[in-house]
Amino acid sequence: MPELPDVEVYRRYFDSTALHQAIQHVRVPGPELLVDTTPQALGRALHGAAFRKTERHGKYLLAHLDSGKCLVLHFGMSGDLAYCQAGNRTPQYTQLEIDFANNSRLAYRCPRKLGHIALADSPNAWIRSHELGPDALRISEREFLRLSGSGHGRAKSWLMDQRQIAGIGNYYSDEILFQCLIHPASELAELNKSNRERIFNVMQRVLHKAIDCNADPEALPESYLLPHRGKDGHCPRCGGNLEQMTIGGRTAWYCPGCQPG
DNA sequence: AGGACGCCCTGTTCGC
DNA sequence: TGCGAACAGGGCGTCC
Repeated sequence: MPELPDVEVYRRYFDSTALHQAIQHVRVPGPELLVDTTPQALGRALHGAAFRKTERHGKYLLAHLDSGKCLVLHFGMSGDLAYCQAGNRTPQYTQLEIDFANNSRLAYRCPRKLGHIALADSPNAWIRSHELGPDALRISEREFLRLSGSGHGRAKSWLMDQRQIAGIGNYYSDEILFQCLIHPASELAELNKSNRERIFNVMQRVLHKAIDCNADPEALPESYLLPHRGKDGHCPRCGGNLEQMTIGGRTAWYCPGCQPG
């Protein structure tokens, strides 16, 4: 589920559970998720250290160790975090388990194994090496207008391109374009400045609202698209049937009446 | 150069 | 009801 709002919720969860505790042991049941590191190297980097603070860039969670390095977590299409008190069983699909001195544990779960675990020298080093654009919640309106003004491709694809702006995925791109009344297949180059200003403002509002709702689409207001997204879904604005189409290899849902092409 | 596509993996849902 | 097929909120490499 992990788009920006989900990862922000995970980040806050990480902060409330896993900071400032001595790491006693690291287990890597899913070594195939490691990027440019090994279970041994990860163990060496984490053992005896503690997490000092976290940041999020787009869909990546970066946890600073007191050694200066960062643990990087990406959740693919299905990952999450679970903090387990001493005595509780480690949950299913755990790919990385970090044991703390008080016997509690942080489990990174990723059933579909499409996520990544890495070590980075710094957030900036990671962002650079992955060519990530600015975070969708920290980009200024001015910068957004500049980037989108020279972008190409279809509006949905552009919003989902992590090299342009980082954090928007398939679900929230649908929501943003729905609230902007812009068809997901619109060519970005054909959107004028006021369209793009609208996208910026709606993007901020939607992402903040989603975080407030714990990144649970069903908890979003009735007037949002996401609670209705899917087969047999109806537009909360006009009541018409929602339609789907494939854009950039992903399923876009939209209202043909409210988002004319 | 940029966009479309296949693929990675596995749990869940769909449709015959 | 039961089965295989298709699909799922991501990202990368390859191909045109």
